[in-house]
This record gives sequence, structure tokens and C-alpha cells, in this order.
Amino acid sequence: MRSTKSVPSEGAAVTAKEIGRRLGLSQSTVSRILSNAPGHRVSEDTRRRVLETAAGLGYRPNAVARSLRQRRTNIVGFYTGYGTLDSRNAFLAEVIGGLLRAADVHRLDLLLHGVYRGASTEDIFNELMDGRIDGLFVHTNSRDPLVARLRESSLPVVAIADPIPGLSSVVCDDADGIRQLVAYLWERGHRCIAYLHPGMELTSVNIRRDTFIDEMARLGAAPEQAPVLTIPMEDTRPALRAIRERREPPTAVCCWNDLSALDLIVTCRELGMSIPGDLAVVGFDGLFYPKRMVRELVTIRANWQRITAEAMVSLIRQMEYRSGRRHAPTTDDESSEEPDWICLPVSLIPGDTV
Amino acid sequence: MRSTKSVPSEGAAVTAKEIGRRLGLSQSTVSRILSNAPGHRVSEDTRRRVLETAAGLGYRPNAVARSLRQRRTNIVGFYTGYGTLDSRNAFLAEVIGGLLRAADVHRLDLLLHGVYRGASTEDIFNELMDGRIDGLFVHTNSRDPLVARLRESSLPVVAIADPIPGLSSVVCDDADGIRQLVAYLWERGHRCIAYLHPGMELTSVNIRRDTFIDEMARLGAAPEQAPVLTIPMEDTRPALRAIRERREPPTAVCCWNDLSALDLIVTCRELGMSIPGDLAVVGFDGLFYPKRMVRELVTIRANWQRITAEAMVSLIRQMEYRSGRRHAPTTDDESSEEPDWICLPVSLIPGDTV
DNA sequence: ATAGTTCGGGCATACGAATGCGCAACGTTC
DNA sequence: GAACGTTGCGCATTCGTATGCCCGAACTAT
Repeated sequence: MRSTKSVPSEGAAVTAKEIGRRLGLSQSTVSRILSNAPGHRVSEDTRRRVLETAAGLGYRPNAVARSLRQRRTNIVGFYTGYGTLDSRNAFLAEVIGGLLRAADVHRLDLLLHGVYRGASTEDIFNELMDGRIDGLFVHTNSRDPLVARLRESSLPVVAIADPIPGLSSVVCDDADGIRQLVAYLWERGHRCIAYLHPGMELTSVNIRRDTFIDEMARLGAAPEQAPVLTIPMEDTRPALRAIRERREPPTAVCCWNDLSALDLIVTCRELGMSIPGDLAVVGFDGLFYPKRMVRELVTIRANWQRITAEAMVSLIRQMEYRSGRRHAPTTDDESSEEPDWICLPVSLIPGDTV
Repeated sequence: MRSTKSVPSEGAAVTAKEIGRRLGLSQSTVSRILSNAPGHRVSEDTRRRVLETAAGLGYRPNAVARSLRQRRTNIVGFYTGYGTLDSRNAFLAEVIGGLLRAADVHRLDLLLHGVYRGASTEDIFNELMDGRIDGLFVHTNSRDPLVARLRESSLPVVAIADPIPGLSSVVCDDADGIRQLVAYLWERGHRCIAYLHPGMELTSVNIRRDTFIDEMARLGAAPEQAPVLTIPMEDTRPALRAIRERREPPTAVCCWNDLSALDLIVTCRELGMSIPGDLAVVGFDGLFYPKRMVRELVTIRANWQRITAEAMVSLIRQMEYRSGRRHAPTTDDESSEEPDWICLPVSLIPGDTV
């Protein structure tokens, strides 16, 4: 009495089992056809019928069930300990956008993990380890307690923009960028250059400052000709005042990022100073708005598109290595266990009116 | 001979079953304790032992398995048909950042669906319907073919920033924003005002233009005193030329967004024109960089934080309604089926030097 | 003493797809 | 005509959690 075919069974979700029921086939056969399982023989006719029925019913394989079985979700995460995404954080937008693009190329999805709620490290770590993501990009300080937890976990991780010892890292060449900026200013006759530093504990930010100091010393400038000023937030007014009051006032300012460079430029303008006539100002990052708004800005541009793409490749390599090991733990593996350490070149963008 | 307790079983993943095995309990009991299942009695001692062992082993419930069982992933998606996230798209950054924050408040995760690969509508739709997300935010044209598919699907959807008929929509009051800008200019004596329109098929963008036209007419301006110029991309140079060559040159320009307003302002500056003396320029959006860089910018600011928060509430309501219906399909339901239609106020940000 | 109640927990199954293995039916070979 | 290979498909289990239902033991009430 059991009806087997053509019973509409309206409410039933469209699953492989349902398709099988309609065609008098087993779920496994349907699954093999729909997922193109290799090495399994199916008659052309059956295959056609299954594919047609699936299309007719609008069948979509359930990603969650598939993930559970395959122990792989095809989702990668992004975590940042610094800042939240909004219209002022062009840097994050650029990085996340790049990751999004790279993920798309590899048919992965990107899950953003917020740090808004003020969750504890443990909470965040638990969320990251709940099996939802196959790998993770992090942008944070190497002393972030989360980093330690991640390092001892088995989750593939790639650090982005800020290197983290012991983890694969993909960064831009901050040191070279600063060297280029210093050289640019030096060539134009500047011998006393101030540096604006945000007092933020990010490795890349410290590299920029330290390179500035080293490079100025290497060129023969005395320490007082290369003052480093720590600025609060992006407000450069106090720094500008300090600069102008110095015994030997710097003729140029190297800012740790574009935003502070712009703030400085706008402030100078309001004071009637000309840029770069009265004061040369250079920034760092080369993002869109600043350069667009103030065309005389001299800055360093990193190729974030490429950086994120490389980071994705590195992460995928790790993911494959990890899942490979699960099935073949005997192969000699010391080779691929080494974290990647990639540093991509940057280029100087001259000002339009120099 | 079977060993039951204290066997390390090193390789075994930490699951509820594994914990049960160690303590001589069943998986279900462990699960009930760890998920705080209501209405089930467990001795205090057992509970303590389970919790301790779980903590000791670093147990994390597998989110994928849980999602499969509960038919709910606690992930919401975001799809945009317009633009990609990068440093130039401050608007998207603001919206996504807002959603991220709102998602975090409700303990949801946000999954971004890219449109880079140039996937077909069907591909995207399939991805969205694979059970990975519980709900979706969309920012796209109402004629996007995807919208039709979504409308006939059972996925909870909320349109953001651009309203879509038949779907819950949360937008800012574009019309009122334009009215405020026109009033602002009109009060300052401007009687001939040009409007810069991007020729983009987004509802909100059209509303801005149409409101401008209506409002100027309402105030008694003749059509030639309210010319609408369609600009290519953000390059305002041709428009500026056209404006200055008009028989009755507009004394003010209302730009559809901040970016074009800024381009216009910078161009004017380069020509030696003063703003707003020689030409008044107003924009729309009130995002960070433009206002920061050019402080005389007059613009309209929407509260994206609030808009995204409201959108989240609306989406969650839909999600709960849908899942509620599954279990109680008999309750009269016409009431909650109505899509939300929320329009939040905007405010005018005056220029610093007006 | 017996029925009823609470306590503490296990059994079995569902969620939906993937997959190792088995197995009947048919065809081929010598 | 018996051994063997191939074709085409199903059975049963797995992934890890949630949950409806059941059940023995202890305890209470009459």
C-alpha cells in the first residue's frame, strides 16, 4: 500500500533521500550522481533521471550536512584585534575586500569575527574552534593572548599585515617603504625630519618607526635631527606645534600613516602654510581617499590585493596539508610544516605638485 | 576486557561521546548537561564531573553538527550587487561594519558573499540556499534577478539602504536629506542649483534625484534653474565645465554623494575658485574621510549604525517567525507576515567655514 | 504493602550527505 | 557450463549533537 513514486509529498524538503524516494533509488546512488563521485558506475539513464529530477525540484545539497561529513566547511575566517570595520578604517576595508576576492577565486566563503561585544579571549577562541571555519586570517599584535592559543591549536592560521613569529605571515615591506620615503626627502635636501608615531603596539608600526630611526642615522643625521613624536589618535596639532617650536625645526615630517599625514596637511593649510614648500609631509598606506582628496600627498602604496591573495594561497596550503596528514600521517612531513614568511614590495607614490 | 575509563585515547576528537565514554555516561546525558537542556534532571555530582572533564579536555561543541540538528546555523549573510569592498567604498565598509556589530550583539556571525567571480544569478542563489545562512541582507537594485528568486524562496531577507518592494527594507530618508540640502541652499539665496546624478540604477539614487527635481519645482524654480547632469563615474570635470557654460550658471551644486562633491571641490580649488564663495557644493552620505579631508563640505549624514541595527532586528524577527511556523503552522499568521518598511531620519552636517 | 511519584539517566533516532563494502544480474571466456 | 569480470546499485555506517521517549531505582503516600 505504500506509495513510492510521483507522490508530491509537498512539504518534504528536497533532499537526496527525497529524490531517491521519487525515483525508487537509494539515497546513496542519488548522492553519488549529484556529487559526481568518482569510480562509481551508474547507468546513463539513471544519471539523467536523477539530474532532471534534482533540477526540477530545485535540489541544493545541504552545505551543513556535507560539512559535517567531510569535516570541512569551505569557510575561512578573519579576525582582527585592531579596530572595527567602518568608513574610517580604509585599511581594514582594503584587506577584507582583498580576502573576499581571493576567497571567491578559490570558492571559499569568508566569515568575519567581530570583537565588539568585548568577548574574552577564551570566548573568541572557542568560537573560532567550533568547527565552523577551516582556517583563519589574523591581524593583531603578536602578544595578543589569542595568538598563543591559536599557535598551540591545529587550526591553520595566516597573519596578515602584521607578522607573528611562528605563524605564516604575509606582510608588505614596511621597512623598505620607510627607507624609500626617507630617501625621497633626503634627496630633496631635507636634513631634519620629524617622525609621527601612534604609540600603538603593532609590529608593523614599530618597524616603521625603528627603520626611520636607523635610516636617518645611517645617512648621518644626528638624533635631534630625527625626532620621533608620539601622537594621540590622529590629532597632529600638538605635534605640529612641537615641531615648529624646536630649536632646529624639521623641514619635513614623515607620518606613520596617511590619515595623520592628511590631518597634518589640512592643519598646515589652515595656518596658511604651503605644502611641501613650508613643510614636506609624507604618509604611508596609499589608500584611496587620502590620495584622492589631497593630491600632493606623497605616500607608500602596498599591493593589498596581492598580499591577500598570497595569504589565501598560504592558508589553503596549510589546510590541505593538515587534512592530508589526517589520512596519511606516515609521509615525511618536516618540509611543509615550515610557516610561510612572505614580504611583498611596496612603491612610492609621488605627489602631484612636487 | 573493554576499557572504559581513564584510557587517554589521545587521538580521539573531543566530542560529547568521548566525554561520556570516559565517565561511563551516555552521549545524550553529556549533551544535555553541556547544552543546559531544560527539564531534564541530572545529579549535581554528574553535572560537575561532566563540566570538569569537558573543561579539562577543552571540549567545544561542534557548531556544524549542532547546526545540522537544529536546522539553524546562527550565521547571517550579506550580499551586494553594487560594488566590492575596498578602501574607496566607504559606504560598504560602514554598512558591513554596522552589520558586524549588530550581529555580534545577537551572537550571530556574518558571512560575506562576494560577487567577484562573475558568478551567475543561479550560482549565487544556489550558494545562498545551501542551508549555510539563516537569513540575508541585500543591497541591490530591485530589478536584480536575484531578488525575484529570493522573494519566492523561504529565506528571511532584509534589504538595506535600497528598498525593495515586497521585502523588508531598512533605509535612510533620502528624500528628506535632499529636501534639507535644497532648503539649506535656498535659504542662502541660491535660486539656480545644478544636480549631479550618477546614472546608476539604484532606487535610493533615483529618489535623491527625483526629490531634488520636485523640491526645486515646489519652491518655484523653473526647470532650467534646476538642471540635472549625469556624470560618468566620479569625474566631475565635464559637469563643472557644462555648469559654467550655461546661460544662467548655477551658483550651487547638489551632488548625489560626497565623493563627487569632493571631486568637484578639489577641481574648483585647482581652478582657483573658492568654496562656497564662487560655488556652493553640497554632498550626501556624511562618511568619515570626505568630511575629514574637506571640512567645508556640507552633507547629509545617516545613522548607519542604527540602520543596520534595525535591519538586524527585522531579520531576526523574520527568522524566528519562520522557525516558529515550522512547529506551529496552525496559528493565524497573517499579522507578522507583513514585511517591515523602516525609514530612518537623516541630519544635515554644515560646513565648518560657511 | 502497594501504588504513585520523583530522580537520574539511557536508548534510539533524526538531521542530510558521503562512502566502504557487498551483491545480484548479466556478459564473457575457455 | 563453470569460473570470472563487469555493470549498476543498495546497505549500513559515519560525522557530532539534540531530543522524544522510556525505564529502573529510590522514595513517598495511603
